[in-house]
Amino acid sequence: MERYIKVMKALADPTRVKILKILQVKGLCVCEIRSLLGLAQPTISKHLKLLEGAGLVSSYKEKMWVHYRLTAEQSNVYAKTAMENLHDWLGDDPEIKDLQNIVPSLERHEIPEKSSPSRNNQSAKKVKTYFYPINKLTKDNQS
Amino acid sequence: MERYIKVMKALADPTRVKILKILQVKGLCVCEIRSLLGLAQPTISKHLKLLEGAGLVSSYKEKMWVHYRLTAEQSNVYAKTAMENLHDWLGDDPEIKDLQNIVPSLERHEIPEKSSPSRNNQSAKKVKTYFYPINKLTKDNQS
DNA sequence: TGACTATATTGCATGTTAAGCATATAGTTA
DNA sequence: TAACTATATGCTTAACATGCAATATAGTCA
Repeated sequence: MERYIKVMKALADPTRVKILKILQVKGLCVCEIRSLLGLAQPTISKHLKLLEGAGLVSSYKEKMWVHYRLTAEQSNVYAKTAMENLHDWLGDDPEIKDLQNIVPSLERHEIPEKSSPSRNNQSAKKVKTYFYPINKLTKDNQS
Repeated sequence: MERYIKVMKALADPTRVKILKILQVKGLCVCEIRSLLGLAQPTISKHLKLLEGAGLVSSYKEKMWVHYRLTAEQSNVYAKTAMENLHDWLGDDPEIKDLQNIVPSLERHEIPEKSSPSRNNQSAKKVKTYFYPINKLTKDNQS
């Protein structure tokens, strides 16, 4: 049960879903993901760690960067199945689509903002995060 | 995205998973679910409402009782797929197994405790709920 | 009608999550 | 070594989730 819950919780957050959908295009380093999502670098790091803890992504170091990618050989049945599903889902979500379209043209060395937002976040693009509170109980059965 | 998140959040709580796994055996009324899980009636009601909001369960009234059952004809693709998966999952979890084994012998009229715990909850069986905090980040890739 | 039963709603306490900033760590380069 | 870059960790805060008690609502039955 615990393993199941961990995977489902990992998959139940919009930011983490965006990260996973981005990584479907290709593996990326933290700073690239940060740049794409417009969130603070520690926020991204934390989400990635959580996704890794759930077995959904794997990381490896290359020089200065830590690359994250979807876990290739899934031994966790929940992670495996859920990721197969996610592959077919949300591809037509406007925000996901936009993000995925940017990925191929990403160049690590041309990322506009420094990775430490504490030093110059004056100009950082602040993207309002959408919340999806679970307790807004509108009946919502359509696909 | 919002619809997806709603379904995944609904599926990411142990109590709600137990309810769904119980309802796989057969549809039940609130008081039967309450009796099985040993939680307060309002707690069960809230979870059921949330599950219904996510499109995972449906309800209908029969005399004094409100019956809940798994939604039969799923038009929500996330709910449909996830519930198909859940059907194959956690069947060997000890707690789930126990609960499912009790369901067939449940008799609504022989439920031991009153449905309003405020009146006589002195003797109510207190079941410690397990928490699965998402941030316990043990690397956990096995199935 | 009044007592009773099943369920839903409200309000509150507590625990959890997600975000940010500040800072630490580690690796790179001059 | 020192300055710099990329990433991780710790702390704080606000929002959210989960549980219970109290109460409201609605249906049943004497």
